[in-house]
Amino acid sequence: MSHYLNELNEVQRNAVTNINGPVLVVAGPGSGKTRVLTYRIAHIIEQGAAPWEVLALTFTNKAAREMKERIAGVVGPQASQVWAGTFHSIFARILRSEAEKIGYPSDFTIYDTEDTKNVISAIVKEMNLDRETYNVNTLRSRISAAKSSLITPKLYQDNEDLREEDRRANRPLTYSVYEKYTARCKRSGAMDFDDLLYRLYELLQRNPDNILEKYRKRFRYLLVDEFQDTNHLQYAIVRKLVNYDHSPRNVCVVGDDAQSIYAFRGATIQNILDFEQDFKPFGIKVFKLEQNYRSTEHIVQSANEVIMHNSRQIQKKIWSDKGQGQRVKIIKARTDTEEGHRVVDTIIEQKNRYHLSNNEIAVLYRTNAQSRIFEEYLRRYNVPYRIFGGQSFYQRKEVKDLISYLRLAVNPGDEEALRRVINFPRRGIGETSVDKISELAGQTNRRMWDCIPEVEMATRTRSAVADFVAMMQEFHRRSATDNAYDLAIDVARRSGLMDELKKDTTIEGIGRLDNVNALLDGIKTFVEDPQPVGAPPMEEGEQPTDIDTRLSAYLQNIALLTDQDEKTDEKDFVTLMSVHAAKGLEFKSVFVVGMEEKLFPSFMSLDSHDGIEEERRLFYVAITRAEQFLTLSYAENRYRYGQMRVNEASRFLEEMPRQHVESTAALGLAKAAERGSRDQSPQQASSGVSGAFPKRTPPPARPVVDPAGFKPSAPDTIQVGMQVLHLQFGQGEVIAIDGHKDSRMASIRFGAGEAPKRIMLKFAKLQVVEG
DNA sequence: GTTGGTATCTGTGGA
DNA sequence: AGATACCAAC
Repeated sequence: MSHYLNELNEVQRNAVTNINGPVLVVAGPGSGKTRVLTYRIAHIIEQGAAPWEVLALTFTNKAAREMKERIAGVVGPQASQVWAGTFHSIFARILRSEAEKIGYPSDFTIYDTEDTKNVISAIVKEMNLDRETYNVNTLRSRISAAKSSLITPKLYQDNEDLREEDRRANRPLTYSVYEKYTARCKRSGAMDFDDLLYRLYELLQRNPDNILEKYRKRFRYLLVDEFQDTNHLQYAIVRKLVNYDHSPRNVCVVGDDAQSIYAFRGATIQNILDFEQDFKPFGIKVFKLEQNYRSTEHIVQSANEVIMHNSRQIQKKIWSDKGQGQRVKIIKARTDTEEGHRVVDTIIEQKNRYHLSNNEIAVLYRTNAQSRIFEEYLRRYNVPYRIFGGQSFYQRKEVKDLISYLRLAVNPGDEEALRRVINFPRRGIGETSVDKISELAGQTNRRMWDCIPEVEMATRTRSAVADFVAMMQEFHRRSATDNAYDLAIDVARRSGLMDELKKDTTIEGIGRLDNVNALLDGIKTFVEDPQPVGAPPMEEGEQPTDIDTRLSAYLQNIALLTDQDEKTDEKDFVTLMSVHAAKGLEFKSVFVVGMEEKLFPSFMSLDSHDGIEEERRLFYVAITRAEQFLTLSYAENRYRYGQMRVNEASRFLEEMPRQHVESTAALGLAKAAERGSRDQSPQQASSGVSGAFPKRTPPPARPVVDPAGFKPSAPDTIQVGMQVLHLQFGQGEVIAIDGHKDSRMASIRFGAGEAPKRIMLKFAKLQVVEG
């Protein structure tokens, strides 16, 4: 395993071998950051540390998994003993074992965003507040921001600045919502995503039984990935763990201020600057990884120039020695559908000309809603694709309904689960009864579950409630002993969920039933193939987490999963995802679409300078995903809010340096279009009467080839004059063939009026049409 | 309590 | 445009 140091450049090697004392690594895109992190961990272990003394914190499960795999590649199976995971999952694991010390059950529930919003909505309703001024999303982000700044409800109430802000926004009772929200989560035995951080901090701060020392000793080496995305609270926890008297301060944070794209949820690059200051007295070493191993020069230099438009940043010069490569291509389309069409055309063209596989291509957009049109055309042209993001499997209603039953079985205090399932499927327990229970719970600050027997209700309802309670009690009892699958199956059947789903025989209904069955299959897999849950053992020799196949273990396992964590079946597909989701990934060819003002940059960002700069960093992230081909596209007219709107080209297009752009025509025209669009009143445009703005053009009328019946003919059988089928282009006539052997090219005309396409026979899949 | 229809709102990112 | 919230009628 000692050869790994040879795979590093000098700066990388220094970042890997300086394992003692504080280290800051500023890592540009494609600079081998993950390699540095994993080799550093390997090196720490090689130098004699035990794997379980290393704690590596990431932002996504995927990053953590990848890191573990790569560590395993260097140090072997002991890699699984390293504590590597997301902030949320590692902290959740610690909180599970220490929960009682801060007044939580160890089987606490984790509330997702939906649960959180429901709780807040219920509070707003109960307080008789106007739900427009007391907007759920605003309240949620305000509460989240408060927690991330370590502001308790009490501190919030006493904080004049915050209170003044709320008064000015006509929301003077925000502090009270926050207080009630916190109390409700607490009595439900539930933590939201912020609590997983906040409560851990609280635990370390209160330090019952001197657990702080325990964890400080345990984690002799701490590494943090994507440090630019940490918020104040996360850094506070990091400091708690490593910054104390006589600490070795073996802490390494890796980040790139230029790729900070989560300020909207409290991340601050101030943490990077603070880190440097805080650890300066302890001999901090700073390493800058500036060589980009991913992209060609046109791309890297474009990125450099674009980010220069931002004011604050750590000085660095990213460079590449991969050659100039291709210039950046810009596609200007008249409408969103045309954009979709032309992007997909370009994808197919690139596949043919450069022999790219689908895997090597990604379409990135600012908002998930933009994916539709690209889906349409990709499907039309038989290009396999996969969409990431959007609604996660675990958030689908039917899946969450069953999970809610399971959650309630494990933790009867879980109010959100209770509210969700008490009358679904319908069993005659209506809103009135639920409100009564909720009211009593609020007045006495007890769990709703415990209040149920004391609430008066009609006899009919009473018996329905009694049946429900009896059923759930049995499930609860069994949750302590049964394995997750046996119990889940019974819950699904006896709750009536399955029957309810089977009633719906529409296509969607069958889909929902399939989803629930898929969830049950997932639980079965969990039981049959028990993975050591979460983090590795705490002590040497401890068994890898007591193999626990009960429901509570399963729920812990899935609470922090997202769709991106689903294993893909390694198929060859074009990737469609948001720019945010693309962070950390790379593709040979990248399309950044919807490059329009108010879309990218998002309209939400336009009123603040910081907002624009974050969008620009997001754009920086987008273009630095590309290895060889980068294409930017925009549409002059786009359907938004159900109406055709005129859009200006994004300012970021203007910021693209001309010498790195393939043709400035699209840029020049962008300005003309801009002027033109001002002359054109939006009303005129959206009315569609003028005829200048075509209705949604239907997908192209090219013949679609059924992939199932498609059998490509051998390249050498193709001759001039033949009719051939192409999976994407449909049927066409071979009008010429030139070149020899492997470089034989065919000119094929696919549509009557169209220019012939030149296709390399060796790569293209063509089927000769018989007859 | 339930159902179905209408009105209204919303509309970034994600652990 | 689509999802959700709300309301009136059964």
